[in-house]
Amino acid sequence: MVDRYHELNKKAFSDFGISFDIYSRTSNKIHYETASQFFRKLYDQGEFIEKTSSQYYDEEAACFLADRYIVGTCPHCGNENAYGDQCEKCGTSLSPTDLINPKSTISGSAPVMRDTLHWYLPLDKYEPWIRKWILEDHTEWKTNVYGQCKSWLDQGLQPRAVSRDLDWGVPVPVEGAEGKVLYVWFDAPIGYISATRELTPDWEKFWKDPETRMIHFIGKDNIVFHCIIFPAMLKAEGSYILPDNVPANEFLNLENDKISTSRNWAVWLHEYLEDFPGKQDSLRYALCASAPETKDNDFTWKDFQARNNNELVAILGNFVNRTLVLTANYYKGVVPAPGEMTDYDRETLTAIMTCRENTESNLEAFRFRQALAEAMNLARLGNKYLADTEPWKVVKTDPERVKTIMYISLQITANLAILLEPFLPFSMDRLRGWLGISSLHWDAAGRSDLLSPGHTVSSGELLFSKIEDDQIEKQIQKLLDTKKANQSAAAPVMPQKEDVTFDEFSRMDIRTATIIEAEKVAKTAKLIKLKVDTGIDVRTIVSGIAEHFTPEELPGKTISVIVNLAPRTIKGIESKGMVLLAEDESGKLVFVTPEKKIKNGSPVK
RNA sequence: GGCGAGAUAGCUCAGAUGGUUAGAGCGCAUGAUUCAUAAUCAUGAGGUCGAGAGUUCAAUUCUCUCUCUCGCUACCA
Repeated sequence: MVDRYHELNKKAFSDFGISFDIYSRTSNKIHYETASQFFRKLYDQGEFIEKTSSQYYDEEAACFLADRYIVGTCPHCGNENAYGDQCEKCGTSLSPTDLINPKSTISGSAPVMRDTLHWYLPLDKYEPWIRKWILEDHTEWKTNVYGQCKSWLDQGLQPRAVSRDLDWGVPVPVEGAEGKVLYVWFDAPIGYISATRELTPDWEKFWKDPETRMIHFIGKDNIVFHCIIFPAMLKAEGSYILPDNVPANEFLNLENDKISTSRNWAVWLHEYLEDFPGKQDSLRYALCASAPETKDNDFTWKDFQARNNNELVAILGNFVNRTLVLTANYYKGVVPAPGEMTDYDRETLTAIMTCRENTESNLEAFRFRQALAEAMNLARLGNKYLADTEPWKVVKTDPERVKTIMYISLQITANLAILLEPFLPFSMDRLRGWLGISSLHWDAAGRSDLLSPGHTVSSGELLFSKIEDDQIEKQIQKLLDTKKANQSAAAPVMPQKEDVTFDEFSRMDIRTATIIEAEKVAKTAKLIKLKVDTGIDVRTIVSGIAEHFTPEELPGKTISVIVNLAPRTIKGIESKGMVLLAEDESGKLVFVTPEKKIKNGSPVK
């Protein structure tokens, strides 16, 4: 599966002109080495807190057992089927070691006590310098990033375990750590280091040279890892530099819904290319122009169409076409020599450099939307220049003047090819080919002599083509179909659990009951405190249903309750029993209610 | 529930240490124009700057409360 998606993603990036110096993966050997070494160095330096806890281990299943997977005899009441965390008969909370004759619920065998050691990164210890580093030294970070970090720091950092008992992953490189692996958020960011090592023996200059400016481009869900945990690891290691900035984007939605590959609510790049062959730049443009830089944003096909038709075709493609057609008509494609410049000509040429500067400064500040808009302004400037100078009229009276006009228009065109190259690499590559300036790149931008008089340019093709309504409707329909399919699809029903005996089942005492009162538990989002008439008594039950029901609609409802579930204190309220509800895959809750009115306290069996 | 980010023209976004008519692009309307993929250029119409209260001579900009969206987090027996 990893292989399949690695190749799929790699190809998609490449097909869309997104090139990486290296596109690697953390399943490579070099990553195992890098992550191991990194851990080992921290270990040798004594950076970790080691905490051993004794946990039951199932030798037959060869795994550690969580408390709930252990049953045994309760030391208080003699119940033979108490769980590792609690006896359901007497309600005492237990630890697994309290149980007499413990058994694993996985294999049924008797578990043995085994010490399990884990390593913790003491983030609390690093908190002072992290606080200063972000809150004082990096006030320039984006507000969403800065605010999220501040929130974490103000809540106080806690040591975090960096290992797990699992049978896959990078093994913990310490004697006697068999069966232990590095936890994913520890090894994943190290993957960036591994990939750099894979790329070049000179990798340290990227990661350790104080002159290097390290930038992490991420989405907002990873802010904590890239701003706090990974930097803490790097600093603890000692030889690494820290990121200079972590410009996190927000989320992009698709037609008003969260993008989800599993729900097929997505635009698959390979399918896009089938439907819009050769139109990589149109999608790149639409995505960059409405990137979620400051808040979540929505990608819609209508917007995509408008961006393509009204901006790429009408403003950029059209200007380039006008210039090349005029040059072909008047000079057979040969760049004319400019004559005397007017003030307006000089202003226009100066504005080219201004466009470059504006584009650059916005790129430097991670404002890609604005950078793209600034580069596009040059095409607007070009259209205005032609409209103002009207070479198609002037050519009849003053052909010499037209040479200057076309010379300037051509310089604008050449500059467009360079300024827009990072955003629209496919189209600009074609344009540079037509102009014969394939060797010119960013450093040349802003100049007004990119095309020399006498140089020949070709034309005859269009840079962009319009996207018609029916193409867009087809894409929207595709998504509507997906939505319909998702709704009607036999939602994957949860697989059946392990068999239980009749005895086990009959220990559960389920009764019909009626809700008498309901009130929301303060300071919680989900909890409602219910007063329930079980027939046996009137008791309090706390239930996590506040997101589905209001307290007002509940009194009078007939429900089913497990009445002998061990009491549990939730938010300071003792909850005696559990209300039964059915839950579908979307999380919707429905009470399990007797079909007909029946006396409270009637057993369900 | 706590915390963070956001809420500004039909759409996507700027902006203001509080101060005369709140900006841009796209869309829309009108006019001009024809070299150009009916593209372009000009002009214009659109906003009680999420709601309410407060501070102030003055708030959309500061303070408080509230609503909604997104994220992190506690709770869900």
